Amino acid sequence: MGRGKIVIRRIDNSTSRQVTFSKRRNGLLKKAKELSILCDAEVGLVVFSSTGRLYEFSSTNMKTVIDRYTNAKEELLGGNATSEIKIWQREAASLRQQLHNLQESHKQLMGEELSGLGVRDLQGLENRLEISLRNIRMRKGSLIHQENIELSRSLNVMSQQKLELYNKLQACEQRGATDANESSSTPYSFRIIQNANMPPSLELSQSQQREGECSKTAAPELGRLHLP
Amino acid sequence: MGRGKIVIRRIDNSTSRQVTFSKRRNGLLKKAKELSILCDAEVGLVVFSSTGRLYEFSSTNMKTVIDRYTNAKEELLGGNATSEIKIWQREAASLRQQLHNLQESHKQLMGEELSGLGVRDLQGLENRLEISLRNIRMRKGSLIHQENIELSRSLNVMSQQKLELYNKLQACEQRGATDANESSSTPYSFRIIQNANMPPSLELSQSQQREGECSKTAAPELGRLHLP
DNA sequence: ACCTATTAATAAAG
DNA sequence: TCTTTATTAATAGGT
Repeated sequence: MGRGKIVIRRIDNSTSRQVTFSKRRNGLLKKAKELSILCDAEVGLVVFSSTGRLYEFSSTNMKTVIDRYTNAKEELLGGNATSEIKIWQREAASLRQQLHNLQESHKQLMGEELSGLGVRDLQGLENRLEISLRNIRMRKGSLIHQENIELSRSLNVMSQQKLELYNKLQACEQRGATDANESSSTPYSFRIIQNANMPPSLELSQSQQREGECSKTAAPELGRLHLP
Repeated sequence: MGRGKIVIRRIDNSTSRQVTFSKRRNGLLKKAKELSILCDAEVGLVVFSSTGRLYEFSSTNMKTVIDRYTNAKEELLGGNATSEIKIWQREAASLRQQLHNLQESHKQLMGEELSGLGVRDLQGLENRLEISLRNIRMRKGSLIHQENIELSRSLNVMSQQKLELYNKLQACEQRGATDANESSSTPYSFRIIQNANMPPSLELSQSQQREGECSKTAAPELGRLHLP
């Protein structure tokens, strides 16, 4: 079908081969397409040129065709890889399901999406949240208590250091001036030390185990103590 | 290239389609082979007939061709079996991570695993739970209210039916005995009707929008109303 | 399957 | 690479 007959063997002339490849490749792709349409067939065609370029046609999807091919030939092709993929797909599906369930439960705990729950369910939810709130308030209370203790310790140390500085200052002043005259703030530091030993915020330790209508007002006030 | 021109669309006549398939399939396979020989190309061709039969040609080896194809695609699309496994593994890992995060959050909402949270976190948690509790109690309240309304309607209907039965009984007794003696329970049903019109449980409708320290004791009592 | 008129593909050249 | 054109190859429709 050309100006002359040809024999089917490798074309030696590189240019000629390239040209023929281009023409026949297009013809082949076209005919593959026509076959799939005319006869309702599933066709997959892959062509690598001698230079390594890839050309392809598939009536549906190349992956589908290859899968069907490898399935049809229960040979030693991609069988184990396929099953491994399936294992991971199942794993992912399972995880997605768990995640979905937990998200639903989470929304309910957050008081959203309550439609669909009966009174009994709601009561259960309420009880769980109350227990949870109790725990959280206990934890918060003891945290604040702990912080108060540490703050008062620091305060104590500071007062001690201040007292020492004050004493040194006294000695220094006595050395500097022969005049033995007390000037300013002896009682100050003593008062601070007393406060640090038993700060008023420590009284929380008695009320920390309880929760109730008072905590909503009490907690933020105590909480402020740990911030500065 | 036949006795007449044809348009490329599915051949309706089944026999004709089958014949054409047979001819064109052979032609396609032949041309695929010629291309591979003439132009030194690597060709893979897979054809499934509409009846599911497989026909194939490959210049070297179909597995080789498919491997080369999937390798070539891997760099572009990542559709290779190996990389597909990796994609699923990543997907699973991501899901696992999300699940883990949500589980942690869930535990915190449930008041477990609170160590590691600061006072500020705890306060946020507490606030969210309080909002949640408020929603749940509102929802529960309106549910119970709804049920009470329906129950009282039923009660109302029942009382009506009972009253009618009682009246019929009266008429019957009067017909049966000439003696005009009232015997038993005239006031009974009247009392029940009064109760049914405005049952005491309907008083909940005023308190349903509020939540507070009273709901813990009030709710279960009202909740029991919907069970029988 | 085979036949053959007709169309489609394409080799060679520009 | 794209077009043209002469020629061969493929095949539609009938047997």
